[in-house]
Amino acid sequence: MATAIPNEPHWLTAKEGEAWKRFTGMRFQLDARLDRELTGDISIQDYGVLATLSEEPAGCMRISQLATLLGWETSRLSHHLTRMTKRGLVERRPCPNDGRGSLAVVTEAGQAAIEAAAPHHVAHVRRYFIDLLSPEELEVISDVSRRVLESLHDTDPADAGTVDTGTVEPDAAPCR
Amino acid sequence: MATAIPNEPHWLTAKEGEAWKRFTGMRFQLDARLDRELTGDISIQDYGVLATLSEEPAGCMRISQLATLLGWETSRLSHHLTRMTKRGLVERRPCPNDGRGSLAVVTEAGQAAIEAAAPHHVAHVRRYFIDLLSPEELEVISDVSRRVLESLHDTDPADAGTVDTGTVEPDAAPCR
DNA sequence: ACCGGGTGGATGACATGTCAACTACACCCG
DNA sequence: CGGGTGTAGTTGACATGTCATCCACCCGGT
Repeated sequence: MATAIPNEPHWLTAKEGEAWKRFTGMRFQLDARLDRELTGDISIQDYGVLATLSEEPAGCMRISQLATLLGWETSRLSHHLTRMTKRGLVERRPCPNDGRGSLAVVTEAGQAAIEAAAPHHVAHVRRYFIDLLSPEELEVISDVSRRVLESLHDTDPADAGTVDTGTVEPDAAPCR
Repeated sequence: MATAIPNEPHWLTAKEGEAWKRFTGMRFQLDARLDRELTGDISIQDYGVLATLSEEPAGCMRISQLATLLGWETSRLSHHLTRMTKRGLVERRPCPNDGRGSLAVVTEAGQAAIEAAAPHHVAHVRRYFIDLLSPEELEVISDVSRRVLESLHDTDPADAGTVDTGTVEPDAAPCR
């Protein structure tokens, strides 16, 4: 929706098409590889959750904020937290300030898991991506990503203050 | 696995970490948007299948070749074809040369669906990605993608002749 | 021709993601 | 206070992806 039917579609040039195909293929294969080679018993999704939480000084975060940072729907996060809770990686805890919501907290096991996995994972990110790029290329990627994200945000159909990738307000409320 | 434990992990610099986060976020959000805004009753995965098949002169292709081109596991493709078959978008047909396998064929409905969806989809790819990049930036992305794919291919743990990313035979087709 | 390993593809069980309700609480306003 | 509206999070049904396994068939050696 939102797009008028192009009467005379502006097709991609051969170069553009090739770039787009490669780019999408690369994204997919790269993630698959990083996931497959993750150590311990955690997936790339677990990794994202644990990494984000454990970067927080208190080791915990409001569910909705976590969802925003990860770029996930809250439903997905909720399901995922349920699964991770069953495996003892995280816990839910009622939020002191707001009776509606909860905090997601890393457990000791979760902390141990991420600390064990992180060095390998970072090494893989380097090996399969970062280290293959010149600083200039990385700069281009970073820049382009920012621009694309902004554009997506600006044109969000169900617009709202979502996915603010820039600065995330602290909101105070340390816990634990 | 396969990676020696880095005794002194080579962490990402702030710049690298930021670039990586943005990049992964962008990939995810971009796909989500393109999927959500796809017209007709087809998903982005359906689109990939239909586009690949309909670029073929005969409108059909060996299942395994299709899987390779899409970068999917054959199992995934098989499940997906089953679902698409139920919706009348494709059909399976026994392979004349090789009694083991089958061909995936686009039906008329499938052809109609992709033709209806393509202009919109391409417009979205342009609007949310291609047109935000300078030709030089696109060149960098394309180049980097090729390099990353090659590296992934070269280091494939369960190595084999898969995912030949280098020259994805032109086979004509100005791309959609 | 027959055997035996390799390949193409399908399938079932299960993990994960999406979508649409639904509950519980917060907050505003009379 | 007391109701209407919005927000946070959960849940169940269902769509999709993964993994292990299986069967039918090709092919090469004897």
